[in-house]
Amino acid sequence: MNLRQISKLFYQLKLANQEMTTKFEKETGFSITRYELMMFLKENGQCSQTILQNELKIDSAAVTRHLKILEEKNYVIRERNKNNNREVVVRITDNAAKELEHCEREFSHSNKTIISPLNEEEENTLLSLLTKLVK
Amino acid sequence: MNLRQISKLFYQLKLANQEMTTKFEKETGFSITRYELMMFLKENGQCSQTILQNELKIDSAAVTRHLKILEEKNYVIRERNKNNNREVVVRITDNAAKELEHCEREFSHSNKTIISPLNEEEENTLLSLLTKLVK
DNA sequence: CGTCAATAGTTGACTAATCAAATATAACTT
DNA sequence: AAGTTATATTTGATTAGTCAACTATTGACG
Repeated sequence: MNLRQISKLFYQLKLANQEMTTKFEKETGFSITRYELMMFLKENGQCSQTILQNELKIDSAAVTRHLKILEEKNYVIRERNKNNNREVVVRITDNAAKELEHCEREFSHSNKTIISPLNEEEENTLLSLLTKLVK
Repeated sequence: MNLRQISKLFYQLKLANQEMTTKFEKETGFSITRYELMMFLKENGQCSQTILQNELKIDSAAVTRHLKILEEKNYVIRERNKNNNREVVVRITDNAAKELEHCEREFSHSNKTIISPLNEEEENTLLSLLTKLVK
């Protein structure tokens, strides 16, 4: 592929990302990043911000800001680690866990073609190509 | 796919987009959006901002701001349309056209696996899946 | 045991997008 | 010809990310 074709591919990637991100937030009420963050806490229990940063592959500043918002909405609780006061230990609230479960149930009954027009096989192909791309 | 799987897919899309966008700018010196914008002008000649907005599928406010920056760098020229003073007619400068061509030549000699580890077939599959996704 | 380096998180400045409101011009309607 | 509506662009506020500079705490070592 020449540069022009690469730029079209990457631009399409940008458009797809924008659209899917918006759709996801409209559908669930959570931004994709905050959804991933909370699901990680729900599935793996409490952890430090550094672990979240590595897991989500975003800047530590972004983590701080997301957590500030989630804390204000009572979706997470943050406490300094007694054994290492530099560290903040983050955990999800029951309230948030319930809301996430509600979201998943809702979605399982909804028409899935609204959020993605791809079939499962295509979605899997897409995921593996995207994964290879960032590797 | 359940919501959790969808969120992982979309999050991977976000990560891929961030990484490719950054790589593209490092490689070429142009942001992907401004590159697309200038290439459109180069390939299609002058046009109004509304046309650019539809072509790039971004907000008109974003178009205005990109053009302001490109104008300051002497990459585009903007003039009000004499026959319809609401409209701004935008065209690319010779200088910009030359720089874009230089970029393309550079890229054609470079190691393409740096910017994308996918082979051509995978790139084409990816493009068609992304296109279907935003359709 | 005191300094110096490393780690963890926060804050500020910047970018690129969105939406909504404002402005300017043109076109339509009576 | 005046008033209203539609079109084109701009500006301001907000969001989510980056990087760089700062603060606080811990650990290491001479």
